[in-house]
Amino acid sequence: MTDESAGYVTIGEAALRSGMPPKTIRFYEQIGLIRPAQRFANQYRAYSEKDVHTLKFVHRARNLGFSLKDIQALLSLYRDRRRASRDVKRLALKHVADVDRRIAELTAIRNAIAGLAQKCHGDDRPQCPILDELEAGEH
Amino acid sequence: MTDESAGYVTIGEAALRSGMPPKTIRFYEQIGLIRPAQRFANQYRAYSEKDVHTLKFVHRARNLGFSLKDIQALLSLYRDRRRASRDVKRLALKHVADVDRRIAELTAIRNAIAGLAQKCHGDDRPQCPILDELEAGEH
DNA sequence: ATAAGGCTTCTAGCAACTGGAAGGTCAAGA
DNA sequence: TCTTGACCTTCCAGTTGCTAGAAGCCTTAT
Repeated sequence: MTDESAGYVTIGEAALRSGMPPKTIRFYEQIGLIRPAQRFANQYRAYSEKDVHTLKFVHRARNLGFSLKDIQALLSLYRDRRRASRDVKRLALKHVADVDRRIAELTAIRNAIAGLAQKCHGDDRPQCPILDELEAGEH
Repeated sequence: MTDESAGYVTIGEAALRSGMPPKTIRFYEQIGLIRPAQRFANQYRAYSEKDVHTLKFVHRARNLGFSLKDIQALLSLYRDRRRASRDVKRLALKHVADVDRRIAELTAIRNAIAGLAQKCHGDDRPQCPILDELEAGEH
């Protein structure tokens, strides 16, 4: 694996440095989220510092819950020196709104179930307000 | 569609009454979540009042965010007259814990992005703290 | 020489549906 | 009577974001 194009690393190394498993990196390449990696003489994928940087970028964006579609948009903004920060901000705020909506949904669910669970004795007997509610549905 | 076995309805009617689309009902049957429906003479699926009741049960459980696997468990508890309410409650509380975890994750994400977005001017210029953060990753 | 480890490709599977194609069935209208 | 439209049937494919496994090549160490 000693190649004259020094500074390039294999997918395993790129995985370690970016925080994503090799399988995920190949997957991202396959679906066109990231560009096809260069190759060493033996056909192994070869990642430059810059490539690893991009992988980290993707990883962080994923950690922030952005969809792959959004990440594609973020990546092209990232690469575009003439971008308008307005576009990035719009994407981010849309994501915040999405997340807020999901949190609201989950919170409603959480309270509904917790409320029911509280009313349930949780003993040997079959009587159970949770099932009663699922059966009758008072909402 | 006049059948001697009165009281039975087609999948479309069952869908209307249960709140789930026909496709979803067929899907649930296919994966074994619900029992195969009876059939009319013409091979159309036939649902009794009780069947519709079960479909509603499933629908409500889904609305409360239970996974299909959990719903399978809930259904068998529902059908079991000798169940212990303890088992139902355990399932419900586990679900609450799951939802709480997801809410916490989403809240962290939400705050992170909202914080970044606030720092972003959102104008014509390319400079953008959101991209900077994704690039540099200070976490 | 061979074993271990990493790399390659390909396929298939997870959750939980949703959409579409190709065709059967039924009631009502021209 | 014929046809139209709205149902219903089955089966297959796509969605999102991976993850697991199989079969096989490359490299290094023993």
